[in-house]
Amino acid sequence: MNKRHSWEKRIEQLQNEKNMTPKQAKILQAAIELFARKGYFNTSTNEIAKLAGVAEGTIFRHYQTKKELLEAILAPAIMDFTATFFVDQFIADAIHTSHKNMREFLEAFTRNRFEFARQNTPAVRILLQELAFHPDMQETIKQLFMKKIYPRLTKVLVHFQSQGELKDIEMPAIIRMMISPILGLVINRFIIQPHAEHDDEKEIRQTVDFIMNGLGK
Amino acid sequence: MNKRHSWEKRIEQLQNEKNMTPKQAKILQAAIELFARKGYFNTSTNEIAKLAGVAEGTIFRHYQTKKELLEAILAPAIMDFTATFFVDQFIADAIHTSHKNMREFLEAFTRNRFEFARQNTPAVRILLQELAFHPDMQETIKQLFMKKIYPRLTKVLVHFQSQGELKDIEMPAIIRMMISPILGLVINRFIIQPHAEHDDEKEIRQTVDFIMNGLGK
Amino acid sequence: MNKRHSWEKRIEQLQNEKNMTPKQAKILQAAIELFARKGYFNTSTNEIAKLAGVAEGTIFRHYQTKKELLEAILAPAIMDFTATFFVDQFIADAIHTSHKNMREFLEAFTRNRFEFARQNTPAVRILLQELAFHPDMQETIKQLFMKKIYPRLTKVLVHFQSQGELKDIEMPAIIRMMISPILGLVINRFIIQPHAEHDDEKEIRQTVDFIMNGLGK
Amino acid sequence: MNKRHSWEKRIEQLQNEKNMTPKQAKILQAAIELFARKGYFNTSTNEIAKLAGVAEGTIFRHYQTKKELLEAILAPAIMDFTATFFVDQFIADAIHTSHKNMREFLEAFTRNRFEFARQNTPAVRILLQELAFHPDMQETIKQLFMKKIYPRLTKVLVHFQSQGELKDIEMPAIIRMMISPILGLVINRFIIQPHAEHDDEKEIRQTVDFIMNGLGK
DNA sequence: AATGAATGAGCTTTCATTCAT
DNA sequence: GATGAATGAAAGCTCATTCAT
Repeated sequence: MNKRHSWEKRIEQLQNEKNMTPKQAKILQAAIELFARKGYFNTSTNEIAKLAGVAEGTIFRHYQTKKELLEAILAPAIMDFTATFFVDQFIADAIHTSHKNMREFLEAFTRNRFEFARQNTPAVRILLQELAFHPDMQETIKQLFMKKIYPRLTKVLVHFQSQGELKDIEMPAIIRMMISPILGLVINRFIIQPHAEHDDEKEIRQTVDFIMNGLGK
Repeated sequence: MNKRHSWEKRIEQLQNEKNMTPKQAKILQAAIELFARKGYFNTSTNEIAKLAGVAEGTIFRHYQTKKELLEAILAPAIMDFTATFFVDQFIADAIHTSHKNMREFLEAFTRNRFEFARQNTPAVRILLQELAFHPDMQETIKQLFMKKIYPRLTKVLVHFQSQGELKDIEMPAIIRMMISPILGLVINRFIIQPHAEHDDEKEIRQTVDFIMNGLGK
Repeated sequence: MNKRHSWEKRIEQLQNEKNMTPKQAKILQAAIELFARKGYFNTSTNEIAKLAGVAEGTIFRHYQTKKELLEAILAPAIMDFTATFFVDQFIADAIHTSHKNMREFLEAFTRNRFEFARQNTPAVRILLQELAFHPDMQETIKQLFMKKIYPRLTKVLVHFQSQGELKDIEMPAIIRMMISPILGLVINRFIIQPHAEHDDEKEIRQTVDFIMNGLGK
Repeated sequence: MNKRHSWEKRIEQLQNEKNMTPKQAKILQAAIELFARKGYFNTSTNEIAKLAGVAEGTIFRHYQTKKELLEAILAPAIMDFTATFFVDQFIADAIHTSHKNMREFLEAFTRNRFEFARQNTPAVRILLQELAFHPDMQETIKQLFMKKIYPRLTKVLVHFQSQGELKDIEMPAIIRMMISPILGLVINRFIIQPHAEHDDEKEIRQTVDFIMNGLGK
């Protein structure tokens, strides 16, 4: 409980970026905690207000609706997640330099997503939980994936196929099989068993090995 | 839309087993459809009554609470899921006969889970969606997994390790890496893209190959 | 207070026509009283529920929204008002028989509107008060007037102009000058000074004389 | 839209009289516009602040309550309206000189009220709309009418009765029948159809003729 | 004088559940 | 068994008003 999670730093950053009032920060923090713990529909604005130590009306001064509060929590995480695919070194390098092979790329990718999940655990949890119930969010995510992530990933993976490092299977299948174990790793680590002992290094290596053996030539 | 899904047969079975009245069956069917489409919290008993063509009071004659209605939907699916691990041929055979190897077991397992998902799509969808919000259900599932499924699975997999067919990694990691791609396959097929074209045979084979290459020696 | 107003009978009729539950009738009655006394926006559904002796939720079982409750009160009055222009004797007679002159028509018209106001006092009051704030209602009334009432009235008045009984002024001006004193009479009688002593017969006669002298040739 | 209404000059006057700050003037202007358009209860102080371009708190620095803001809008109009009956030439003349007859008085009176409505359209609109809902304002207006306007008007009209220019009917009936068409003219001109084409001269003359014929001997 | 964040009472509306018929 | 009117607690949200800056 008192252990300081790395995502708590992340939330502080968030608060500083947009210069919020202390009360607004409290509201955001309370909402994140409650949404993550009990879900969006199961959390009342009254509860959020109480946990944040503000009047209920204060919530609605800063966020017009409860839904907007949810979006204020998820939007930055989603944007961060997407941004990675543009600026991060590992993508650019994979294509433009030749000294990186498939394994190095996969490891960088896995570590990167792993750290993202560590730093955004509550948002990731909320996103996973709520995605099913908010068709507008589904559409947003779908668009994001199809337009930003899928093409970039494909570009890299096709490159490795041409290098003979990756099996000649249809891209959707490759991506699904590559992502599944990474998601399995991350979700188990941060969502299902966040309090269990984990040898992160070892688990990451095992997962990368598994995918490499499964998909490599 | 009018295509008869295989899980509709499943519901009929359910009615016969417990000899329900037609009204009760209608209620169950309506609840399954709405819970799957909009989630438990987003579905009102009023809506269920309307879709089922019964009075709202009738629902509470058969199910004491709304939660009980949810459980009445999920319980059979969960029991069926578990039952498989006891009675199904593939488990017993895997252990007691020697003519089956790791690949055959894995393929049988994958096909079995795949067909289960096909026949219980709405229940699976509801279970995945709601699990996060109902701690009591989480506990039930956890117990079930730890006491019934995990030990049986371990027994089989240890056997294959002893046969030299399976890498010598810790069991939790093996199970996670084995299950992740199967879940990825099934969720993509029945939840995320249920209406897309799928070559099920091919995708199952690819997935089994992937796991075999990844985990086999 | 204990004097039985004729509009109270009117409300009972209303309740019997659509067969309401007793509670619904109570709600309607309470809403009419409060809307008439304090206005729509100034009356809370909580107040209505209390005066009607029902739970607040009961209101919303019968009327989806507060606005719908307002419409349920006004719609019958508006329809009655319009209906008069189709079925009432005075219109048909004025045109089709020759024994009625302008004065007789005007007197019939005035008495008819006077009695309507007497029997629908609360609804008329509410309509006058709220019309300004509900653009949708404004549009409804405007349409009603332009399509149903104005043409009929014009037909009759043109007839009297051709008979030389009515000044040759533009129709809109005639209608405005004819209606103004009738409205003045009715509003003063039932809205502004409902509790003052009134010699209705005399006031109606004076008003008719006034209009006849003002508009007649 | 951009045409400069005569009541806008009136508002400027208002500002100079009471030497307001520019902010206060903006608030008043915004409140007048919104109250006239949407009604008092339908307009929030937040909206007023936004339209006025001030902080919400600023409104309450100048006006203790929202109600006080309404009164600040209506009071000057009401006072102006009443003042007319004291200082205006047409009243004094009508009584003290003999060269003015009933028709001249009525025409002066009608034109005077017509111009008042033109110059105070928004305030008149607000007054008409809100009068029904504010018993205190009703009382004020009633007192004003009974003590200031009614006696003066009676004095003049009795004078014309004694001159044989006006029918011998009870004063309340005369006043009602005289005022109704003037109100009808004014309300139609400035409230109901402010954007329609109007031949003001003609309509005023028609109305005066109508009343003269109706009430004159 | 001016701000605008904060308040909390009160609003309309929803909904699982009860119960007389 | 079945009904559906009725309930009342709780939900999301609004808004006039206050107050520290």
